[in-house]
Amino acid sequence: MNIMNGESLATTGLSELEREVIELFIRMADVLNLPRSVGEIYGLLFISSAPLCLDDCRIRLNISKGSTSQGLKILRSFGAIRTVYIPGDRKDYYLAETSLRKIASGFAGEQVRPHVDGGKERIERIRELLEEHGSAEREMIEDKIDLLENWQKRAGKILPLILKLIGG
Amino acid sequence: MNIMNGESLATTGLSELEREVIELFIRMADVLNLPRSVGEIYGLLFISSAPLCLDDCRIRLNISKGSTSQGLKILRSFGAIRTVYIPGDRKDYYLAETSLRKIASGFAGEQVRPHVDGGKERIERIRELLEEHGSAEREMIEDKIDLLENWQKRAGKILPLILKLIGG
DNA sequence: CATTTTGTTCAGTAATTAATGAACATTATG
DNA sequence: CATAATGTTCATTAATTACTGAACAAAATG
Repeated sequence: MNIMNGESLATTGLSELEREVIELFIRMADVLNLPRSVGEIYGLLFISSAPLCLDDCRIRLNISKGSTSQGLKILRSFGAIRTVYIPGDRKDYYLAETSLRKIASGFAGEQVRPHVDGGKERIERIRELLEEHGSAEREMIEDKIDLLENWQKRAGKILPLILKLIGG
Repeated sequence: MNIMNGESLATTGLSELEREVIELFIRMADVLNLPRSVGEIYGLLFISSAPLCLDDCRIRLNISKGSTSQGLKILRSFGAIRTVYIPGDRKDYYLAETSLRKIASGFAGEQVRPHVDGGKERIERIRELLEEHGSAEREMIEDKIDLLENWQKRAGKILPLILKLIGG
């Protein structure tokens, strides 16, 4: 186990290096609109040499069972972590996925694509509303909706390209 | 002005079409981690045929002066709106910028780049911490930090490419 | 089949984030 | 220069979001 180094109880068990790495991922989580705890868990798994189970994460990060369970679920949902089976142990163990391509495409599919698709539906709805509109402003509005649709389509096409750029 | 159509007072002044467009931008704001009111204001300006002033936005969206002022400030900060001077009027009027290239590059520069740069600094700090580390785990950790740095650098290079893809 | 281990769910609470509006600047107007 | 118009700031409040922990599966163990 870890050698204690005279730090406060709250951070016991995490080296300064670990804390720094975890904080990096907390910031990333923030940018990606994910809960802080998700960043913490991923960070811990990322820097860990061995796979960790739910209780390892919970104890070392000092967060609740519920948050840990939820966080692992989210990370699994877009493939940022992998489950490792350890023979003779009932617990699930986790390892951070380190292929940026895999993580990014999982994230795109689970957390981004739904929004893009939702936007598409909404634009269709807006087009319908446009039917019931006086012709004075109508043409001008139609141009704006065209523009919106254009953005929408570009977003849909660029997303896969970004993944290509990331992935190799 | 707008023809009233027997709706609740709270939404008076916004046609269903306007409300739908605004809601689209509220969702976008959410994805981009911007306050809802920022999405509302941009949406209103986007669909408006004429430039609007602070009070126009405030009244039509039924939000406070403070939020409106703040929202316009944020939108100006990354070039999502432009100021229009109307002769003989002391008020500032605003128009939505409709060049996706301009908005995206403004957003990247103001809201994304700082995070990427912050990450770079943190990785440097982590490298320093690595110096004071036992050699048992050290090599393994070093590999991970290399990986992190690699991600970091890729992010920095991909960002401009994305803007190229968007911009044309 | 009772008990233990492991993990999930979710109602309640805490923490965070955004919105409000009054006080304050700043500039124009008469 | 007093008053009005316009916009900003920021302490307070409201709304949202994340976290907690106890209750609840589900499955393994003895």
